[in-house]
Amino acid sequence: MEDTKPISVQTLKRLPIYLNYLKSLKKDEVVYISATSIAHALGLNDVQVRKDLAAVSDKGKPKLGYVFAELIMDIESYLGYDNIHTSVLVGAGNLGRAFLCYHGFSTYNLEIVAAFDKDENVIGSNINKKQVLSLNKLKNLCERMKIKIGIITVPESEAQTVCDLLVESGVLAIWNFAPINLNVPEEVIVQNENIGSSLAILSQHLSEKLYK
Amino acid sequence: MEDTKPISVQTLKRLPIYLNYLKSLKKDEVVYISATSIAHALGLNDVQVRKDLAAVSDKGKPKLGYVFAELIMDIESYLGYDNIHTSVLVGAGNLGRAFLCYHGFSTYNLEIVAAFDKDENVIGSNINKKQVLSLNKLKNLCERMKIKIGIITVPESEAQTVCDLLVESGVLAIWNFAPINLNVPEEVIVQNENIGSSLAILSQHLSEKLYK
DNA sequence: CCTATATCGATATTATAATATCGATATAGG
DNA sequence: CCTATATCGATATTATAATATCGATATAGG
Repeated sequence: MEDTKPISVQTLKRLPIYLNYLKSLKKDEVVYISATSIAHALGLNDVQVRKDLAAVSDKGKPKLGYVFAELIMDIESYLGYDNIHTSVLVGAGNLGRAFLCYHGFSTYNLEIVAAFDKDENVIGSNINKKQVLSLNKLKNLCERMKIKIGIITVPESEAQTVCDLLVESGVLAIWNFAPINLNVPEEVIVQNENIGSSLAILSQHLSEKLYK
Repeated sequence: MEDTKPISVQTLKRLPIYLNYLKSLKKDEVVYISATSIAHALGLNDVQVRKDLAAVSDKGKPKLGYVFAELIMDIESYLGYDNIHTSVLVGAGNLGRAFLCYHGFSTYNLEIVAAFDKDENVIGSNINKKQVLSLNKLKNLCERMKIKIGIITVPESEAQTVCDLLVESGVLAIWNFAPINLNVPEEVIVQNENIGSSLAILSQHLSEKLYK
């Protein structure tokens, strides 16, 4: 299933959702699972699900669907859950703390190796058994451990500086929670998590419901 | 600017990003701002930005662009930042705590009125001056205060139960951070925040960079 | 063994979003 | 005052994603 055809971003976003749903089923009771039933459970179109699954597996059988355990493995393998992704987190404030304490990352085999901050008061402390280090140790650690993922949970005003530092340290993928557009070299990807965008959708819906 | 033509979800998501960028500029120095310059700053296509802005304002002038202060007001007004949105948060764990302590919500005029949890140890405590209440007080408070937005930061296993309770309490918009598909009546909107989807994009990019 | 049917995979169609093009216009600069 | 130009808004085109359709096939059930 190596990418003969490039996979769409939308499909990529849905794969973890399918995986999560599959894992929520009792594995003893299910042998075969069809795209149709997944679609029904998640409120999606069945052709959409089938097409998405075709990106990771070609083992679907007419009338039956996919072998449950096999499908899980194929999705996990496609998403790279086979190998651990190590990352660093910069900004040990409230949000950063929440991430350091969040157990759910293990599902995705994402490991936060260490946290960094510039506040002398938190440097040297541990949060959920993870060390908070001074920012000036970032580059050395990333290079030594070949860290490729950086999580930015600092305030907007510091985000670009932190971003530059991460890029300089060899990080290739940045997960950005600061509400700002980061400038990065072409080879680095930035995934922005924007609270405002989500709220806009919610609030638009609300005003439709309430004032119309 | 009332919605004569329906606005696309993608446009809606970008509006807060434009707004945030505009607010980051020094207002004394800018009188006019063009779609072209916004597009350039954010790495977007200028026609896209212009079309997005056309949804909230028709005051653009050829050669000049938009009056800076006016544009900000028009976006804010469109996004409903004029009136405060009150909400409740359910699940005072790590992520819930981070939200309760997050100051950024005020930008969007989102106010978390109170938090709810079922853990006796946190009920009655305060987090960032916000009370943590027992779940059985949820319905009464939501009805009394006409709360329409609910934020779910409980574990996956409890999310549907909490969701049902929120819906029963009159909530119309649910911001869901549990990695699960929530079943809701048609009139309720759910905005899912899925960590796995974002990670999938990052990790896909990484493997392209590293192994090809 | 035969038939009905659920589902697959492939292809065709439709819907949605992004981008390109172009005439109109407001002003800056000579 | 005149001309060049940046930008607007509208429309046309292209790209991307979602959905519909259809033949093939595996099995369940008679």
